[in-house]
Amino acid sequence: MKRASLKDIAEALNVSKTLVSLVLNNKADEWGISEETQKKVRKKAEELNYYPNQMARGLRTGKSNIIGLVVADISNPFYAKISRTIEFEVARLGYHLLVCSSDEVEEKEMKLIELLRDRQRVEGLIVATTQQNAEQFNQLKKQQYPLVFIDRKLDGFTSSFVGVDNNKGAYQMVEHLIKNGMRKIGMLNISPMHLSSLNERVDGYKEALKKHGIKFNSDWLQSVSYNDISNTTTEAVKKLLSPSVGVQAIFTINNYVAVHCLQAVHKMKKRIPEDVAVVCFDDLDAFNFSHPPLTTVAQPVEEIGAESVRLLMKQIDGKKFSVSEKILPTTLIIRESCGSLLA
Amino acid sequence: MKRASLKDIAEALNVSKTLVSLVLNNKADEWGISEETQKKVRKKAEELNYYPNQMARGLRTGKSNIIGLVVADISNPFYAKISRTIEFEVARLGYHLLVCSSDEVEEKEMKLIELLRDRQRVEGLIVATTQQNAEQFNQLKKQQYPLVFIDRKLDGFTSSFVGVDNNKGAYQMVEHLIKNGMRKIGMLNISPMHLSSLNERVDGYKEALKKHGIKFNSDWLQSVSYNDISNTTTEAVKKLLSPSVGVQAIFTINNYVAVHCLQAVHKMKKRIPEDVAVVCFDDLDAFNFSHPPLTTVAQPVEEIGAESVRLLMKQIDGKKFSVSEKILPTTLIIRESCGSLLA
DNA sequence: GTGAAAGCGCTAACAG
DNA sequence: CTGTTAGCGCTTTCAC
Repeated sequence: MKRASLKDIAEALNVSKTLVSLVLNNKADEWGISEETQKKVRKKAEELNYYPNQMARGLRTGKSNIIGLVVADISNPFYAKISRTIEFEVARLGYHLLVCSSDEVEEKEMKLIELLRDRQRVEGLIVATTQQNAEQFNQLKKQQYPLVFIDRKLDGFTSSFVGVDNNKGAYQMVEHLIKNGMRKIGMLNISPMHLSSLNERVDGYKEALKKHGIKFNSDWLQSVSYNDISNTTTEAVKKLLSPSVGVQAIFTINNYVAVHCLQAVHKMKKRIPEDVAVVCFDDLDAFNFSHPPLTTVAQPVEEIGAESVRLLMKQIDGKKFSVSEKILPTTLIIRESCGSLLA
Repeated sequence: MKRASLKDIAEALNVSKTLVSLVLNNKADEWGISEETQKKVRKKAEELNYYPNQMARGLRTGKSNIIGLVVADISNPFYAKISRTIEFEVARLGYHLLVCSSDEVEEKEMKLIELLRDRQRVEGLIVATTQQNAEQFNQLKKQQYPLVFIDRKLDGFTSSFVGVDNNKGAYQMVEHLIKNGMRKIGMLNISPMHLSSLNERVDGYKEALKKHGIKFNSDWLQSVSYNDISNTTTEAVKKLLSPSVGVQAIFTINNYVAVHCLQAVHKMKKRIPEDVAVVCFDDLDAFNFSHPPLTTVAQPVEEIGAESVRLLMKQIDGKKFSVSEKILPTTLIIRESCGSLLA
C-alpha cells in the first residue's frame, strides 16, 4: 500500500495539486477557496490517510524542520534534561530534534556538526562545544547560520549563548564553606580544561578564597581526566586527603566528577562530612539521597533549554546568525555533605 | 554563498551530473569510469565543499536515513543510556536518530509515531511503548514497517523485541532478601500498570514468595502514580511501614520509584537497612553512592541498545517487518541497602 | 566511458 | 476561485 500523495488527492477529486496543497496548508482562505471545496479536500486527505512528505517539502522550501543538538554525552543527566526541554519546545513549533554526543572529542564534534548541517540540513544548531578553536564556528557565522551555544562558551568567539553565572555559583559555594569554618578547600577539576564553564568555576573558587584572606595552595586544585575518570579521581582524592595537603572540603567541578569523587572517598573509608566535606557544581535528582545528600550548585536546566530554543528560533526566523546572551542565576542547595546545619 | 550541488560540480568540470553522482557514490568502478576522471571529480567536490542533500536524495530513493526512538522519558537515565548506544550504533551505519518522549501518555505516543513515520519518514522505529492497544502497531505490521520493541512488550502483539528477563530478575532479588532472613517483603509498583515489564517483575516477586512458602499479603504491594510520584510514594511508604503492615524490605519496581522511595523513607527518619531494606529494579550510576548504596537488579543497557539496532536493521535491509526476540539476563548487584553482608 | 532525461512529492509564480 | 508549469537536487534507466 503506497502512501497517498497530493496528486492522489487531486486526481480523486478532479482538482489540481495546487488547490489541495493550498487547502492543506491553511492558505485556502487567503486565496478565497470555497468552504465546500476545502471540506472536500480535507475529507479526502483524511480518507487516504495523507501526510505531506517532509523530504519533498523540505527539498522544495529549503527547510528541513529539524534542528540539531550537540553535547558531550547525552546520557549525562544534565544534558539529558536539557535535551528533553529542547525537544519539547521545538516540537511545539513543528520541529524535530537530532541529538548527538561528541564524547568531548573535538574532531568528533566537528564531524557531527558537518553531518548535521551539510547532510541533514538541520536549520540551526544548539551546541555545548568541546572545541577550542573557533574556526568551524566562524565559518558558520560568516554564512549566517543559526547557532546558539549553551553551557560552554568559546574563547574569542561572539555568539548567542545561554548559560549560568559559573563564577558566582562557585564563589557562593566556597563562601558558604568558609562561613562554616573551613579554610583548606580543595577543588577537583577535569581535563580537557579549556572549557569556559569549568574555568569560570575555578576562578570563582579562587576569588572566594582570596576575598576571605585565604592563600590559595596549588596542591588544592587537582585535575582528573575524562577518559580515565575512575583511576585519576582516586589518585586526586588521595592527594587532597594526604596529610601534607589535608583539605577539609572537596568541591567537584561537575556531577560527573562528583560521582567518582564520592566513590573514591568511600573507598578510602573517610566519612562525609566528618572527615571531609564534599560539594558539587551541578545538581542531580540523585544527589537528594546520596550518601550523604550533597550540597550543590544547581543550574536551571529547563530554562536553559527553553531559552536556547528561543534564541535559536529568532535566528531561524530572521534567517541569520545573531548574538544575544542569557546568563541565568544558579541556586545554592544546602544539604548535608558540607557539614553545615540545614538552614 | 549557496551550497554546491551536483550540477555545480558537473558544470565546473564539463561532465554530466550522472557521472559525478556515480563517482561520489563509489559506483564509478563498476561503470568503468577512468581513474583520472574520478580524481578530477573528487577533487572538485572537495574544493566546492560539496555534500549531498539528504532531502533530495531521500526523496529520490525513498530512504530518509533516519530512524526513530520513542521512550517514556529520555531524561530517565535508563533510557538515556540506551539512546546513547542506539545513536552510536546507527551512526556507524550512516543513520541518524530522532528521539521522542511520550511521558507515558498513550495518545502522545501514537501522535509521535505518526509524526515520525508519516511526516519524517523515518525508516524504522524502536519503541518502549506505553500503549495498551495493539491497533496502531498492527497497522504498521500490516504495512511491513520495520519496528522493534524494547523494554516493554505489548500484550497479544508479536514483534521483534529486546528486553530482559524481568521475572527472573525480580525473583532473584526477592530470593536474595529471603535468604537474608526477611519474610515480610513489600513492593512498590507504579501506574500505569499495564506495562509488561512491570507486571513481569511483580510476578517474579510473587513467585519467589510462594516458592519459599511465604503467603503474599496484598497490603505488601502498593502502587504509586507516575503523575503525582512524590505524594503517592510518601503515602505508599507510610502504609508499608505502618505497624499493621510493617514490611522488612521494600522492592521498588524501577529507578524512578526508587529515588522517591528513598526520599520518603529518609523523610520518615527510618534507617536503611536497619529499619527497612530498600532494593530496586534498574541500576543507576548514582546508586553506587546513594545513602546507602543500593542493592539492585541491573539491566545490560548497552546490549539492549545494540541488539535493538541489529534487529531493526535486519528489517530495514530486508524491507519488511519481522519477528525476533532477544531476552537478556539481568545481574543482581548486592550493595548495602539490603542489609546483607557484601559477598 | 559518458550523457540525456525522467521523476520522486511538493510549493510558488503566474495565468486566467 | 482554480489550474498550469517549473524546479528544488538527486538517482537511475537507457542510449550512444
